[in-house]
Amino acid sequence: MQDSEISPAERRRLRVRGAILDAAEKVFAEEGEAGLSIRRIADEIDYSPAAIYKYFSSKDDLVDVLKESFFGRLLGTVHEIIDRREPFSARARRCMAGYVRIAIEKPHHYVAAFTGVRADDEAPSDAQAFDDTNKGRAFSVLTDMVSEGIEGGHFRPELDTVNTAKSVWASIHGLAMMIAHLPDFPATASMPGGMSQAEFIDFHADLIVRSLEKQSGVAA
Amino acid sequence: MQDSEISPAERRRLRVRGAILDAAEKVFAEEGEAGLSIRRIADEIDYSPAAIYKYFSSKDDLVDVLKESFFGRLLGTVHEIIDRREPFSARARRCMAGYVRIAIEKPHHYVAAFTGVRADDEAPSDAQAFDDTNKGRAFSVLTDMVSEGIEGGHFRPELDTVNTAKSVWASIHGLAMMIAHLPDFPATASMPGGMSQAEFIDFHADLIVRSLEKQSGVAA
Amino acid sequence: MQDSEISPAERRRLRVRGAILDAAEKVFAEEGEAGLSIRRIADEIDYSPAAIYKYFSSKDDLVDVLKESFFGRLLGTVHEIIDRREPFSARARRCMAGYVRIAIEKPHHYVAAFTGVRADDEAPSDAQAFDDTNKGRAFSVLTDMVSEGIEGGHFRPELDTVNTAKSVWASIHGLAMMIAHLPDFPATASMPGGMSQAEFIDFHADLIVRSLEKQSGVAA
Amino acid sequence: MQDSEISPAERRRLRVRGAILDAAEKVFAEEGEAGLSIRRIADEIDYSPAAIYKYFSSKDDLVDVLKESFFGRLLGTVHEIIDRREPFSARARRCMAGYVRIAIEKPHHYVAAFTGVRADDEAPSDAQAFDDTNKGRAFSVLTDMVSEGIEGGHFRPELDTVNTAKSVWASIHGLAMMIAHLPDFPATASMPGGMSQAEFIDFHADLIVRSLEKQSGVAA
DNA sequence: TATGAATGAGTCTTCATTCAT
DNA sequence: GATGAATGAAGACTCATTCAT
Repeated sequence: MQDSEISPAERRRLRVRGAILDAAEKVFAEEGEAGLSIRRIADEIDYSPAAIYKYFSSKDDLVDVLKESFFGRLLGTVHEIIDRREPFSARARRCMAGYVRIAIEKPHHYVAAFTGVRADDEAPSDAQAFDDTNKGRAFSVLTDMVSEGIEGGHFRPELDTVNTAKSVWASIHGLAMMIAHLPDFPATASMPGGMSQAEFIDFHADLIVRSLEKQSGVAA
Repeated sequence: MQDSEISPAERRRLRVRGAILDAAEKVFAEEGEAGLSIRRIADEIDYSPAAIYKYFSSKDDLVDVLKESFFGRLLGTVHEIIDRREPFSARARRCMAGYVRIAIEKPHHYVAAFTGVRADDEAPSDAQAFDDTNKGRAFSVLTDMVSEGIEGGHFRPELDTVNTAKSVWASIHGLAMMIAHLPDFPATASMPGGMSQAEFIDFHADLIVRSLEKQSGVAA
Repeated sequence: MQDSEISPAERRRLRVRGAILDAAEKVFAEEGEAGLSIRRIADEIDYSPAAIYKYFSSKDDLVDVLKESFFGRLLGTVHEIIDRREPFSARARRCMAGYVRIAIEKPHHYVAAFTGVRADDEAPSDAQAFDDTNKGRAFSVLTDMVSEGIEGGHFRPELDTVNTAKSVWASIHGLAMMIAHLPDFPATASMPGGMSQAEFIDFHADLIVRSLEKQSGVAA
Repeated sequence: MQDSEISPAERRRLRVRGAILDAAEKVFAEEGEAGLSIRRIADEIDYSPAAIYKYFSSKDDLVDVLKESFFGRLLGTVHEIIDRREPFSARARRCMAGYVRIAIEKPHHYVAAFTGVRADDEAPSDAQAFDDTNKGRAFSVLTDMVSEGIEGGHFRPELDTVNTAKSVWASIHGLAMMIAHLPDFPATASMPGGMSQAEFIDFHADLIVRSLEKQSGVAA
């Protein structure tokens, strides 16, 4: 474990790279896909657009890295929750809440990561390929959770794993989109008593899990 | 009162207009928001870009029409279902199924209609203004349904109307996005036993409604 | 002199042609060079743009005819005045007033006739060619008048004919331009006592002639 | 305080900027308002159209600068003359000559500055607003001169200040137009004895002033 | 005869990208 | 390593013009 494998020059390089990515993320978050231009990113860190090309081979490259890092965060967050091995019901809710939180904290980023910005990916054609994808990995977390829920008797036994996972995913995805594109949707302030962001997150996480649970009559 | 009130010329015009809209929809579906350009649309129907302007005064105009027609279809479908005044539980499921069907039949159109494409709308600032919007009208159907469900004792009484409606909306929205952007998601064929489109729709509609219902232990 | 040489069909054709020219003139007068488009002209007479091409081979053709007709009017007006053979002083002033009137009544047209709109003319290179030009003919009227004035002892003998004529022309030309492009220049209403259009015309005609006349101490 | 405060880079930038402006002026001169396009300007200096936008934010911006610089030159020249406070008669002639010289040296520029090119300005509605305009300032010089001439007994007392100034302006304007658009007008060489440019200028300046002066029988 | 349909060239403008310095 | 200069491709849009009907 030699730290000196990373030369100071390399360190600097990585620092700048990170700064560029942060700037890109900020711009993207603030202005959405349409506003994500090399110039805007460069302005954000007081660099010239040309400089960015020392760190990324193209805009597409930069965006790919951005997505990759986003998925890293998403998967990291979610796995950390899962690994705590709490009782299933709480774990499932916390896991959903993890997804939801990330989705609504960086809605543009979330949407971008799963969606276009680049018409990349070229849709991996077989299931195996999909599983090795970031999207696939993020999806696996959901299918695993659904499987476990069904097998453990928490979720309704007649549920189809894959489609159920899709539904869960769709709910989260939809929240992100909604928030990303409809800032004041029907204004939050209109809620009775108001709702903190944490409450908002838990509320939606709970709804998602509930749609899968056996009808116990005792819930929540 | 003859149908021939519409001259052949007019008919042709409408046909071309329709073709342009279809092309626009297709382009949007294939290439996303970023790829929706007049030139691409024109190429799609082997026209010159200039020709488009004989049918639409601007790109914005075209997009508006696209959205408007979509909302017409959506609201028409949904209201027709609601107006049948079936028992609540069935009605709620059928209504959800209506939304879901439209969402997955024309997922890109659905996403486009609710999303950017144009940074128009400028988010109507007050609630009243929002209600007079197409988005608002589509949302109202959901809030009304949630209200009725709660008041009728079908849905959990502690639910907050607006946020619950948001959640419902998000689920539908997310399905559309998922299908729109992840064509081969985990391929449908991989589902155990397979599932027809109708089953798929009902499955998701059911999940949505279930997340709101009282835990009766009797349902479905 | 057979009237029947002009068939009814031909007559109609000429009538429409005239209507198009009138429309073009109106459009040009109202909107200037920038606004003179085939579509605008066609709209003015409720025709389709395509129809115009039955009467004129191109926009340039139309504009040429427009200029031609303008020069016809200008030269007609001016010659009519000249031919009355009044005493020189009055005749010179009336002649100038004729130019000025036409210049300020249709300033855009005037400017267009002498100027661009089309980068045509290709500047006839020798003097003879110029004289056979409409511009040349209009200019000749001025040189003739200056010559006569000098020879008759009305204008200062040291004046150079051609350059003097240029100056006269420039004054008229400038008035047209000023009016064409500076609608409310320094607002007319600011004049002491106001000034009718006729007075305005005479005022300027008088100034022009005065600049050429011998200093008699008796003038006007 | 060194001249080298302007870096070589900056110098180059200014040089290119100047080249663009010169090109624009040339294009305008050769092809008139209608032909003044970014592409043409770029072609003139063998640049790509996009390059122009590194130096000017828009075509309007470029044109504004063109006008502004022209007015700077015009007003500078004229004020310098006026401030010398020579006896009125000489001063008036020299001032007119100043106008005329600028008008005929860069006739297209002159015409452009006072004319459309851009339908901007929106004709400032009241007199005060007009006075704060470049056009207004240039016009004020003339009204002031006319006023002084009348009050000082040099010009005919019955003259209306504003309209007289208009006439003067028109004469100058017309000269510029004439030269700008009729290159070979009646070729200068055809003048008896010929006339240098300086003589040409003085000749016209003299004509202008004479049209305003009292008929003294002594003048010139 | 008149027109609706369609187009190609051209308008201004933006943006990712390269390259010499 | 960073940048200013420059560009080519593309974007929305306009307009004179042709052609089949």
